[in-house]
Amino acid sequence: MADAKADSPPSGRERLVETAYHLFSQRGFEAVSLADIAGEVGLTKQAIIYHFKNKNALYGEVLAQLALRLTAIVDGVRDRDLEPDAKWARLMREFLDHAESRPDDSGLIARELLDNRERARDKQRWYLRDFLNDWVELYGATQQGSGQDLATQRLMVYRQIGAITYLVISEATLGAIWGGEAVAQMQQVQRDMLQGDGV
Amino acid sequence: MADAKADSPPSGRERLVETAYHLFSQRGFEAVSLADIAGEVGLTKQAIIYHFKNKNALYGEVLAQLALRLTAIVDGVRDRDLEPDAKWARLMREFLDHAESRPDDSGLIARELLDNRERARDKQRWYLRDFLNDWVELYGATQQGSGQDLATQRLMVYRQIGAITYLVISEATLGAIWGGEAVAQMQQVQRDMLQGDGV
DNA sequence: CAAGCTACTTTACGACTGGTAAGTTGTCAA
DNA sequence: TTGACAACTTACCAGTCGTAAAGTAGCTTG
Repeated sequence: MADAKADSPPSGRERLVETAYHLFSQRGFEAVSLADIAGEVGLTKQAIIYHFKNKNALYGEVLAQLALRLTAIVDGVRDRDLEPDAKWARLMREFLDHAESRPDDSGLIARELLDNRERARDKQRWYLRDFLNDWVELYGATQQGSGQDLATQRLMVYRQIGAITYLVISEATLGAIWGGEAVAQMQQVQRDMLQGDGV
Repeated sequence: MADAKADSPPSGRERLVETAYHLFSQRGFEAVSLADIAGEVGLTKQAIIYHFKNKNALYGEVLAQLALRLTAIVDGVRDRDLEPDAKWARLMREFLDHAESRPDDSGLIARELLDNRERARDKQRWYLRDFLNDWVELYGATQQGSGQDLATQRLMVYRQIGAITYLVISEATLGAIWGGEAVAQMQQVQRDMLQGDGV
């Protein structure tokens, strides 16, 4: 979206980040080796060490790009000239679109919530805090949200995010249980629901 | 809850499963070594290989016990003599109680959804299918659910489960962002909401 | 008191891990 | 033509991984 250089063929570095992003989201940080990532790109693991200091730094790069995408969602909606209620509906809709078109983002977020290790956590929390606070602010301006206290607003917002994200990370399993078409129908119902009013 | 033998001091085997359960939930399958588990119990990793065939088998045991607990929730509610709406409210309430009192269960489920590897998946999916279908059936009997088609029912049920589970696995991160007291307030609001009507 | 069982431990193994150090290759500028 | 730099690779290392085999202490049974 906001790339400096035009779309020249991606450099080795870019391809490493891209592949790492996908593998980390699919299998988790610990389950992916440097050799896995490099091998998929067609390089050796030393190429990773050359471009990034170590495995953690590569992961940090992946998270940083994720943060940019999340921030872009809220920014793209907040600056619009819309009624509060329409703005909120728009935000949910944009988030749903993003979650469905980039399921690896949802996986990465969920894993980040689950893994309680130290790593680059403090840094990542800053963007997450802003992201969530923006959501709450937008919700608090709606007709429904304006009458509620802060804890309720936060809960409503987070339950919305949680329900959407959880459905995305469950897609494979639900597909195996109820069939892919049934899951697609659920997603369609959710889109319609969020288009209209939604909880 | 449904243990055969009385509560004699837990055997080495039981303690291994217990510790493995907690560590797998906290860090994930790949991030936990046999030495980690055995060390916490005060045994060597060979003790695990003695009691279980390998690491996967130990994990399977952990998942099997999780399945028992989840099944117990639905069974405990379904067989009650209650109105459909009260039954559904009761189910959500029981699930919420369980998710909050056993957060490691939520972590384990979320990780299981995320990890797309083979392992004992097929076996685990059978119980999950029954578990979800029971939920949908109970919801479909309510006033709100009876007028909806299957896809909508499934979505409503799964969004409910997702919102609750997602909040539990986010507790640590949200606590770091908004403070532990704020998170406790959100949980309280959610309890009140599910006590009454809920989405 | 010997046999047999359970519940382990000790020792050992090859495969693999992330990471360091040093060498190689291609491109470009002076 | 040389020098410098970027983008790698090959070689290597110490440590950890899951797994296997063999040994052992303690209890129970005949």
